Order: sequence, then structure tokens, then C-alpha cells
Amino acid sequence: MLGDSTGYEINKLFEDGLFSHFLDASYGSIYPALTRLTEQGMLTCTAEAQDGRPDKKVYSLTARGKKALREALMSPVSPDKHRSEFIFASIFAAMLPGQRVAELVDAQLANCREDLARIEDALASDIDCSSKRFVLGYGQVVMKASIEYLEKHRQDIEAAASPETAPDGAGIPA
Amino acid sequence: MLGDSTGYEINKLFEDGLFSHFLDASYGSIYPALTRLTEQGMLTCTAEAQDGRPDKKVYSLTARGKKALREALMSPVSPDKHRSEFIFASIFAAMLPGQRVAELVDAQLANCREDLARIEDALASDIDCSSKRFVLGYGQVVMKASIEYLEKHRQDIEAAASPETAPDGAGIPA
DNA sequence: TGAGACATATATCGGACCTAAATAGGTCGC
DNA sequence: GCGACCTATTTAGGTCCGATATATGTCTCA
Repeated sequence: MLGDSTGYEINKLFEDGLFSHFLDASYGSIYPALTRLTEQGMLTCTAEAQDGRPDKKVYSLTARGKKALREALMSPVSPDKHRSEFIFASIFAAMLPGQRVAELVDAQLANCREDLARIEDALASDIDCSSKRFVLGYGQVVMKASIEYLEKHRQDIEAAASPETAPDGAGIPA
Repeated sequence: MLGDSTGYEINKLFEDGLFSHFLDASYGSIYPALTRLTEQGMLTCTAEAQDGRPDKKVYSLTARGKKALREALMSPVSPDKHRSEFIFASIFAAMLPGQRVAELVDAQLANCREDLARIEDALASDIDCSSKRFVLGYGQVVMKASIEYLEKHRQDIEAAASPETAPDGAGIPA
């Protein structure tokens, strides 16, 4: 729907592109899906020969594929899922040394800042499309809120860390 | 680590409890994991007979299990994953009727508000544990930021919706 | 000029995980 | 007494991810 594309390019969309913050899909899903959708008449495939590399297979959405997408978008959407190993580790801060907790917060902050930078780059360059701006703006406010919270409250979780003195498991929620 | 528990109770932790916003796991993961961890000596299991129901199997973390948890928490954590079908649909707002887009925003707002209410209930009742407060607080600010953004910018995505007049696909990002 | 890192490009295996249903009875409200 | 919902475990089926294999081009830096 976003234009003719190869599996490789679709993967990049999920890794660095417009989709990267709120969506995910990997080669193990993308290539089998392209094959299946072509068999079902949702896509057409044009192979372009290249020297020294596998053929570049460019896929295009058919009218039927577009109809199927529109129908899919009319059916109920499931609620967001947000998974965080950082949060998981934070729950058990009381059994970790303070240094490790600080390290976890630093890593989380670095991830958020990187994500925010990527989003703001995209916002600065492609201000053309309103749905794109809406999606990027959503990611931006969520990342900003996370960063602000971590900066303001990191001492709370760092204080919860178990120094050598505290007994194992003291302070873990019941 | 959070106390002796059954598989059923662990599931509730992921569905409504402390873990529900940032983590997920279902019976299909929980029960096999409990069996495997018991075989590996990470857990012990005590079956309590109940009339008319399957035995209630109460699992307890062993010293070895606790050590393995601590080691796991010292190994690198992967970055957060945030998946949203709402965002996916928003990207294609231009091929949907305005009514459908408004419906999607309403549903997303309802989900966020429900989540926020659950978090704030938990914050109001259990203010005992600092790591718990930190985790709930993180969820709270993220949900608040989402709700605020949706309320302030919903007209942007609703305006991007394709009325009957616009051609299919006009306004979809390139 | 050469080494190493990174990008292009597709494909697939193994395993982890989720969804959903099956099973069986209990409690609570109306 | 009926229906809705809660307790409690188990598993079959299918989807999806992570990692790797395969081959080659390009860019950087010494």
C-alpha cells in the first residue's frame, strides 16, 4: 500500500522506518507472508535479475490485496502491548546491587533517547503526510514522557536496590 | 520471588496485577514453564487436594531458583517492544471512512483510560513498596501522555481519513 | 592495497510463545 | 433456579521471532 517493495525494504521499515516504534516483524514473518499473499492473489511479484546477488523480487499490491487490507482495517483491533524487560528487572531491584540498577536505568534512558532522536529526525524531514505526522507525534510524546519520568524518578528505584547490607528479597512486592 | 503461588495466580498477575501494563504471559507459557522449572530444581511443588477441582499446585522458589533469577537479572536486557494495531490502522487512515477512524481513536482512548484507572487504583491502595511505586508510576505517565496526545490531536488523524470523495490511497505515506 | 565493517537480498530451521478450547465444578446475584 | 463469572489446570495448533546460511558490493581507515 505504501508502494512497490521488496522483502528487504519492508524489513527496513520495521527496523528503522515509520513502523519501528510501534510495530515489529522480521524476515521469518515477512518472506513467508509475501509468498503466501502472492499465491492468494493479493500481490504480484516481478523478479529483477542482478549480477552476483539473488534476484530482487519486487512485490506490488493488487486490487484484491487492497480490498483485503481495507477489510482487515475494518475489523476490531486488539489493545496495545507494551513489553519491557527493564520494568521486569525493576520489580526485582531489591535483589540487585545499586550499580546494576543504575546501569539498567542508563540503558533504558539511552534506548528512549535514541528512539526519540530517530522520531524527531523523521518529523523534521517528512512533514508532508498528516497520518505520518500523527503516528510519529504519538511516539514522540510517549518517549518524552518516559525520559522525563526516568530522569525525575531514577533515584527512587536506585534507592530500592539491595546494598550488601539488606537481606535477599527484602522490599520485593508481596 | 513474590511469594508462593499457583499458575492461575501468576496468570492474574499478568492480566490485572502489577505486571499487566508492561509484561505479558499466558497459560500456554506459564504452566509448561512451571513444570520445566520444577524439573530443573528451581521450584518445588506442593499439591493441595480440593474437592471437585483439580489439585491446587502451589509452587515455591528454591535457593537455586533465586540464584538463577539474580543471574538472569544481571544479563543484558533487550529494549522495550511496543506493539499497536491502532497505530498500524492510523497509517492507513486515508483509505478508511472518517467514522471508522473516530471509532478507532475512541477505542484506543477507552483502553488507555481503563489501563490508567487500574494503575491509579493500585497506586492508591499499595503505597508500601518503592519498586512497585516506580513501576506503576512509569505506566501512569505513559498512559497520561497517550491520552493527552489523543485528545489534543485526534482531529489530525480524523481529518486524514478518506471521505467518499477522495481517491483510494491518496494521503498514504510514500 | 588490503582488512574489516557494513549494506544488499532472499530463504529457512528450530524453538518459543500465544490463542483458544476442553474440563469440572463453585459462588453470587436476582 | 438460571446465568454469569470465578477457580484451576492442561494441551493442541499455529504463528512468529531469532539466528543463521548464502553471496557479493561498498565504504572507511590505516
